[in-house]
Amino acid sequence: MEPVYPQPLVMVDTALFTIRDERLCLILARRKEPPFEGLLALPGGFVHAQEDADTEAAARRVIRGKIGFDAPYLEQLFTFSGAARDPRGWSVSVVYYALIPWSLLEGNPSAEVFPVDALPPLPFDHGQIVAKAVERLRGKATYSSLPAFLLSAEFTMNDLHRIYEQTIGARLDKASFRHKILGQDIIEEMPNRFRTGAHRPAQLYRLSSKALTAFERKI
Amino acid sequence: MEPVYPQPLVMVDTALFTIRDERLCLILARRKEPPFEGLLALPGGFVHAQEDADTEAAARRVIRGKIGFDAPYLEQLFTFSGAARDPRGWSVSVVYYALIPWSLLEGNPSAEVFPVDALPPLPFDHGQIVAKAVERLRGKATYSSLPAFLLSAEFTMNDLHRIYEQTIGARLDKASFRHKILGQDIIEEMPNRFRTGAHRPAQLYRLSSKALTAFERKI
DNA sequence: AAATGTTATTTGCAAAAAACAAATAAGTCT
DNA sequence: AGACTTATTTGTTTTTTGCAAATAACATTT
Repeated sequence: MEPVYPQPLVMVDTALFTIRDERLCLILARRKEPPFEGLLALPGGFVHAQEDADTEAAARRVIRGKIGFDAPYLEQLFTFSGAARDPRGWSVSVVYYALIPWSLLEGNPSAEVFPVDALPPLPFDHGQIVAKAVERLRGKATYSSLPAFLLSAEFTMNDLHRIYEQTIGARLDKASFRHKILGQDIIEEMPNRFRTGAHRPAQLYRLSSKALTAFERKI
Repeated sequence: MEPVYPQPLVMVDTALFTIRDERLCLILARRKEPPFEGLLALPGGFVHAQEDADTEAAARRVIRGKIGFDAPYLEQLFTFSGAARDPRGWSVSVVYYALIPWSLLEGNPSAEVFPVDALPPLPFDHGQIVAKAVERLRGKATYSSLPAFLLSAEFTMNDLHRIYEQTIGARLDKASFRHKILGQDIIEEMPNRFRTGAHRPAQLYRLSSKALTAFERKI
């Protein structure tokens, strides 16, 4: 029952977001093989029949290969396809995007981390892919706890506020933000834990179990 | 530079939504070949290297084959993959969903149109696919002009109101709905055009160019 | 022609949410 | 102790929403 048609190449690519120095960034990989050998591109690879249960497993494998561990948040973005997008021929690329706290990436060669508004020219259709990934991230940020996955497990209200502003790319009122977030039950106070610094200490929060389970189900 | 790995089967499936008798429905197709020959399933097929520029073109081809014309609204939903989802083996299915006004479908064998909450058992992983498609449609309905594509080009405010209620599956206040919709500039009055009936005539509207272009860009 | 029935559309008001501006709180540092 | 800085709360205004009722417009009946 095999199809009589030639089949396209099937690959996965990944858009790995992080926030470094208050700016939304992407992690790129230098290509080790042709085509476009030596250029920076989105980390990706073919789907392996043997190792990958599905494309999401393939994406996880690619991400582990790039950063050494699993991304706290991973979601399928879109599938790009066509005869022209890859010089090797007709191909289908299932693209995933992931959010990774910069704190987990310290020590990574920062040469491969670029602000999304200052990326080098990208090969294939990776420019379009990035545009779509940023659009999706911005869209979801406004009505979900998604941006919190760019922070480490403990964070202050101000950290969260800043992260939302950076991913959305707009100013948000402090008092309203606080009120809205607390009303959604997506974060919870860590009792008696504060971030202490030069001035008034800030309450530490963590994602609530509600937020965590909601996102395992990929709301 | 061909990959050394075996490649999965690549296909497209479609979730074709319409509203008939005030209920959100899906159009199914009776399978003409094994596996699951004779059962109702989502319309789909393999991607043809010769005919299809990309998976979206393949989806359009499948849809034309099923209903005879192009759907007013078509969007990629998600890509499902795995070794177990199709008995023919490892496969990747790029799924699209479409919105089709029932008025364009009159005469279609209604035996193949089922309310989404009363579908027959579906083969493959089509049950999951439907669940995801309904979820996406409902999600987008609340903040976009999407449901309007289930209506024909001219509609009254009440038509629109009813369609939103049916896709979202909840009651919406008449006055608030009207106010909100008009504030978004997604529809515009058709000057001096009314739907006349037994009682007070209703203003006819159409989608604004803003809404149309927004959705060509797949917001 | 006037009254009636029915659907369409507008209006008014109370409640809730959001935006804006400022005050208060809680530490460190001098 | 007082200045300084960041965190958090409070109050006020503006905007949106929810709900209920009034008004408008026509066809049909009286």
